[in-house]
Amino acid sequence: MALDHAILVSLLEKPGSGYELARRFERSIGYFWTATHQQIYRVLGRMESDGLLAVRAVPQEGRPDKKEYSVTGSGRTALADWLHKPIEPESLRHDLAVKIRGAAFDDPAALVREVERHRQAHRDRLEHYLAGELRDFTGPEAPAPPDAGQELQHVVLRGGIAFERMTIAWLDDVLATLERLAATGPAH
Amino acid sequence: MALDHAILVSLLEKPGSGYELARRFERSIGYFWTATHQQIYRVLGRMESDGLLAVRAVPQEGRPDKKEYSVTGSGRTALADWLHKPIEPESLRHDLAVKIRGAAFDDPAALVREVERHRQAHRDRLEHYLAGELRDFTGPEAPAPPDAGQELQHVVLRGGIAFERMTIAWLDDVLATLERLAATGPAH
DNA sequence: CTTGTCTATGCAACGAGTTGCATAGAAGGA
DNA sequence: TCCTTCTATGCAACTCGTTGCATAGACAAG
Repeated sequence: MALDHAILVSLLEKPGSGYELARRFERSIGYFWTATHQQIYRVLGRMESDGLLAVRAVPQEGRPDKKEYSVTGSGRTALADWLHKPIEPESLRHDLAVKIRGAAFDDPAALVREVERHRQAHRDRLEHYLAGELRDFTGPEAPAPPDAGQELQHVVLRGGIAFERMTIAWLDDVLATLERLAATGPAH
Repeated sequence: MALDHAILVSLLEKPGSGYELARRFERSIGYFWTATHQQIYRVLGRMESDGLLAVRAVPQEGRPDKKEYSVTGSGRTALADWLHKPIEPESLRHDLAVKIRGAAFDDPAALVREVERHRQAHRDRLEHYLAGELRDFTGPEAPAPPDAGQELQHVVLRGGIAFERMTIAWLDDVLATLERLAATGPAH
């Protein structure tokens, strides 16, 4: 049910349409949460009928009208309730780790290219995060002094950066292990 | 659909019942994948009727019979197919990060205890992983020389250890940020 | 002039995952 | 003696999340 809360936070930071939310979920919010537009539209509809959100039709030139959502008082209350309720620390869920263990029953060397592909994807994401950090927080264009909201956004972004760096280092470890296995004794 | 494949890998490492699988998913496999027993029983039933698994009733003393599942030839093929098919690199999905950003619209100081609780949970998990590493891979009781399967299990465990260390360091960063915010200017 | 992409919204169907409940014998502690 | 915990399996109902498809106007490239 955390998609509801992620949407509340995002709309408090800035009201917007379902489409805009979907784009944000590909960017900043997507650092730590993902959602497709279908999911977002469905949840927006439900939250609006529950009175947590208010809609306003915004006509636009040269493109379809958009429905701009914003958080109501009772939406704010719902978010505060959730913030004060403890949640379970979560563990990772990593398909690639399943593949790595599964490689013992197949050819470990065949996994090298897949791992390299993932490593590249994480490198790209790290670059993207670092560019965002420079633009919004540490570069010359960044607002100074930052307010509480920006400080908190920045520490979350630092978490994403740390995650990507850790993952890249681990994938290097995986690659070294796979190469060692290929050198000492081919599988089967 | 990766639960299917996680089950195949686990049953190839060692055949077992649904109950035993559920316990493994709380331990070693749970380093990177979680599943409840209900989910596991349902998937086991489906995979068996699809011919990917074979069942054998094992009578036991003093406790109910168990159904021991093992992987069939076509189960092995299904796993190999998946191993050779590229998968999408996945991103994290972190409720706590949503809470941290949400704290800008509430009281950041109120989040300190929750973050400390998560930090402790990750510390505990790290201890647990390190104990497992010593027991199975780096301690005097560990098998030497290790085979490919053990090498691969170890590198996955090292990934879990790196993840927990990174998370603990990040939560320290979060706590320092929250304390800084509380000191300089109370929220609202 | 057609094809593709972008904005903008949505339905329908399915699969994945969670929660609550139920059964049942054995063992151990209060 | 009762209560809880452990082994062992499973159903039913629900929510969450994904995939495929559909609409529709604007704009740009070929």
